[in-house]
Amino acid sequence: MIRGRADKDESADRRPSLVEDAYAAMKDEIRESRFPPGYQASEQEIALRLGMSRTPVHEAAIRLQEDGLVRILPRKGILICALAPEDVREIYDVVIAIEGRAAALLADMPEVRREATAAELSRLTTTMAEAEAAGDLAAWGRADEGFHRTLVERAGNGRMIRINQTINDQAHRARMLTLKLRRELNASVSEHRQIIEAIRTGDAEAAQERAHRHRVRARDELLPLLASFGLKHL
Amino acid sequence: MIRGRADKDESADRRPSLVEDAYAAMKDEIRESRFPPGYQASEQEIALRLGMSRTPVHEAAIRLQEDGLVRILPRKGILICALAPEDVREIYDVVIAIEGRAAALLADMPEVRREATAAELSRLTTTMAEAEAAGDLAAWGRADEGFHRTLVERAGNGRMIRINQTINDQAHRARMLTLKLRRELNASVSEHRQIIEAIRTGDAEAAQERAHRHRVRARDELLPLLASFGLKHL
DNA sequence: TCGTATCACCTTGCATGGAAGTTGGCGCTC
DNA sequence: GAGCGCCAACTTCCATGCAAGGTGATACGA
Repeated sequence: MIRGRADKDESADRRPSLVEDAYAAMKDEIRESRFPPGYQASEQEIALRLGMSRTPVHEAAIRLQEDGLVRILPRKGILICALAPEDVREIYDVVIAIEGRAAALLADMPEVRREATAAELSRLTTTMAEAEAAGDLAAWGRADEGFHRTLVERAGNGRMIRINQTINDQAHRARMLTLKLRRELNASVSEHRQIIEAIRTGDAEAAQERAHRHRVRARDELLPLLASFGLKHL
Repeated sequence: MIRGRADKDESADRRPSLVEDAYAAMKDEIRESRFPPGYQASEQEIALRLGMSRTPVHEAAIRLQEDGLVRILPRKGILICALAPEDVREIYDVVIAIEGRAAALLADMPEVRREATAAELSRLTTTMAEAEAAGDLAAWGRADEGFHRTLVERAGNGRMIRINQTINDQAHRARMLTLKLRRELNASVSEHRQIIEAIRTGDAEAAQERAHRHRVRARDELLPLLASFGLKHL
């Protein structure tokens, strides 16, 4: 019942600072498109909405700008960044680079670690297959997102994890939108299984190549779709 | 009567903002180890030193923390991050991922662009060879840095460029230190030329593989060197 | 009617003060 | 001497005030 955790270090007790609150709240509003792309808000207005003064909002905005989610227009306000198809292409290239390397790193790990990772990735991929069979798009999306996040996290490179998080935050809105547009999900499951197999057998080259190709295919499938819908920004 | 430095008359030049000034100044101090790793400073102290109030220093610190150069310890101060060998390994993996993908992107460009890029990279590599022959380590380092920066910048992916800059800022101190430790520079020139050749002929796979391998070799050469010097943090 | 200059307002940039958290030292107790 | 608690000093956090830059409306001149 009582958490049997000895509080060793700093991670346990975190008092939420207002800046942290503002950062999380604004990020969430952006992710859920409550602040739509292109919307321009004043710090005062956001501060009012969050029930705090301008200072923590301003500092949170700095962090969000660093994350590429907003732009601070000097003496004008906070602009929620929109994503052009070109941005989506850039994001995919970063993901291709990061996930490819992560897959290679995973395949180079000792066998016990590889097995554990492969098992976890397998579980997520199975969930995807089940969701696909059940026609549950949302569940499929969650599992797919989990697969790709796990792929990077298990590689154990903190900087890669951070980059991956940042880039995925940027892509989240696009992901939500495009999830509904795609009709062929089945390739993903089999491609995931091929990646897992390469990791399990410790074939770094194949793991990188397959992770790489998986994302290239997804990108090449997605970008024309965006173009055909004439989506200039999202 | 005389108020320190001119605060309005001097501004024939556009004054960006105090936050920008503080950010640049602090970043520079960190790069040049004027603020040594592990050093803990108070915002007040830095503000005094830069002749401004605490606010812009605080906001600059937020950005530097986002860049991974400092950590803000709540109610304690600003801690200059040190790099452990593990961090260097992480940084190399990110660079391997990014530069590998950049090389592949370059090789997939139309011929005119490939030629222009190859020419520019060739020029830098030639400078390296000359510096090496002349025993000019500093010039060699600058040209090598230019080669790798150009490799990423010509790929034209803004997000990759940003990631590359951030990661290179983190690695700058390590780079300065290790430049003097290495004695075999010659492999770099020939490896660079192989990368360039792959880009020129449009062989994306080879370009990625060679960029990849070039950095892996450099890493495997460097890490034992750091370990043998017992460098725990730098 | 159209172009321009002016002005009132809205925005952030930055300084500063009070509040609250953290730390290290000093004296007290045992 | 060793351990403990308290306090003073130092730190950031956050609110707020003032000033300056930018913008759009409006009035005026051609």
